[in-house]
Amino acid sequence: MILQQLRYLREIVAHEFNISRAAEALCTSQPGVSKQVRLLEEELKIDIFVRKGGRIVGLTEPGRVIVDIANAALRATENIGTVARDFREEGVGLMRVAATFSVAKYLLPSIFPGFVERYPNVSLSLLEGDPVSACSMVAAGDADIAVTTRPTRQFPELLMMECCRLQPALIVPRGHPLLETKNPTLEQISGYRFVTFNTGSLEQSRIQQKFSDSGFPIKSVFSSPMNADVVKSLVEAGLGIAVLSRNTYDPQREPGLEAIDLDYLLEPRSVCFSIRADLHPRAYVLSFIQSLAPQLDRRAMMHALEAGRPKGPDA
Amino acid sequence: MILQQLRYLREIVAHEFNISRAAEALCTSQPGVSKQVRLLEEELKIDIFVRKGGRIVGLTEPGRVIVDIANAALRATENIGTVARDFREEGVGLMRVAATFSVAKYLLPSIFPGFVERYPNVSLSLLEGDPVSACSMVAAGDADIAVTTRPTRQFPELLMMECCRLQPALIVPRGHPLLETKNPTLEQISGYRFVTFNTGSLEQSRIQQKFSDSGFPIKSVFSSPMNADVVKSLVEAGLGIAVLSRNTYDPQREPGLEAIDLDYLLEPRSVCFSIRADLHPRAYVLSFIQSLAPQLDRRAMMHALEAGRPKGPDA
DNA sequence: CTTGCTTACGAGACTCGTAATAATT
DNA sequence: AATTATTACGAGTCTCGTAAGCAAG
Repeated sequence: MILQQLRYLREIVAHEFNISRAAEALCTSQPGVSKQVRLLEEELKIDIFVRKGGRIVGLTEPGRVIVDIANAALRATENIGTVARDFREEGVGLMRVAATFSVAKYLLPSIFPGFVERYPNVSLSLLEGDPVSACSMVAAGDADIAVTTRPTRQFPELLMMECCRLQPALIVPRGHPLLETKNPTLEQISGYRFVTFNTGSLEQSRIQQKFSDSGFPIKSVFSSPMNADVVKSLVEAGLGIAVLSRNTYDPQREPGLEAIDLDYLLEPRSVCFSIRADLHPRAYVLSFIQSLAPQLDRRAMMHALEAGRPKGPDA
Repeated sequence: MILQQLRYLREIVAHEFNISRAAEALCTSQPGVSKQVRLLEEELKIDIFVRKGGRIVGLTEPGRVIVDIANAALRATENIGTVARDFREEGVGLMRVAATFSVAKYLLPSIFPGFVERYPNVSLSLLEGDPVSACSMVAAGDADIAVTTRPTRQFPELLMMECCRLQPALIVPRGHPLLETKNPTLEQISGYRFVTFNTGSLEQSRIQQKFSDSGFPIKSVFSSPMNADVVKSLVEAGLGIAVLSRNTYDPQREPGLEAIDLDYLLEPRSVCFSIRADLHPRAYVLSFIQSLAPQLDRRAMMHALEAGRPKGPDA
């Protein structure tokens, strides 16, 4: 078995079982590809492709498994090249960070300066999106790391770890009646209209659940995707109150608002980073993660990476 | 880059950086190995090995990473061969099950008959050990699957999933005073001497913790590794009482004992299976897992397998 | 008759093994 | 002096590309 054969497999599958096109994409000849595939099938003594009248029309059941593993193997070998280049050109490259608006505005600005100082030759690219789409970008290879609150969806191809927790707070207009109550209850809070924002964040979506479960469902005026700053403006305009993270409120800059800590009522919200489990992260990405989550043991993280690497997704 | 070069890397590392021995193990010549290594280093434009006066004495930092990935890639390619053979010879082979005594005695006997009926040509081998050593066997390749309570140690190279939960019960000698109390408290229970057994099981070791935490540490007479049946004998002999799983008690066969359910006091104990995350399990192992944990969604399991890391009940 | 996979065959590259060389313990 | 890695070189293999064959829509 040679790597070339596995590459051929991958390309044939990627080109809808058309060997001619796969060969073209590989800059080689049809017969060469055809022959290598046959050789591999012969070596394994099992059919990988379903042939119908001289044409390849699909994968056999073992073929599907074999292609999956072949892809994992190829990714691994390509990782070797990536790692080598990473060491050769340490500190040179591009880091594409996908983040939610809140993370981008309230968390990353304190991280980036140190990073660009340490890695002046790494280009930074910041992409915005809700947790699910940010993670999708990483999964699709359009971003190198996502920093988001927990997404509502699972991404089995990503390694996700918590980097910090944000305390929940109730954002209300200045002079709001709730400010006079110390530690207001769910019931008291639910008496006011809410500005909610549905962002694909797991904890955020659980908050409404929590109110409902306790018998005091909240009344909301908005629930379309939007970001924390818009919500604050709406709160300031008197449309309702909102549950946000404590760190999004700055009393200096937002004189029209006040915050009530809700850590006694609601769970803190996790901020997580996500990277592809099957790709070796570049050194500067690891360094970035260290800045994001200094408490994270580097060895523990590497261990998690090791565990996540051997196999790949493509289910 | 060719697979052969990666094999050479692996073997050189496995033979303490002695190319001659590696070549011998690979049934080829020293110069061939040396040359391929050089070629690879040249292609990657990075040194993998540290050379000191013409001798290889160790791995460079990138070398360590590269060897790790190379091993993953090799395992993947070898997996392809395994999978192919698995499909060719479906239902023929060997399944080595590592289990704890309790699992082997009280859980597996109800599973195996159906298995041997379905796979009459699969040889079964049952290995006994505490959770940690059973999992170690799987990690080392000496067993194909472990079925145990949760081990106290983590095994990052294993995929572990829960297959069932066992209700805890207090085993006491017939006529024991606690039998007259309905739902005895930790305090009441802790008044009696215990026969404990230290088995490398996570939940088991947490039980004592729970008593201590609540201010009623238990007094125990034994704590050396032993199995549930020995414990029951000791209980019957009047040496103390014990916390075991409900399913290990059979009123028919053990007239000298009685059981008190403790599910209102203690967490159920998880029974988990563990398999190597980096090896494709054979079809009959998957089938065995299905029998063990019928409630487990096969697709979810395959997905976890693809991801290569545990998807435990962390949510 | 076009599209697409397979077989045939020859050129060229490359791996591998033997032998010789160099360098360190 | 002995052990071990590297260099040199030649034989054999194997991949790959061109060309022809063949089957199906």
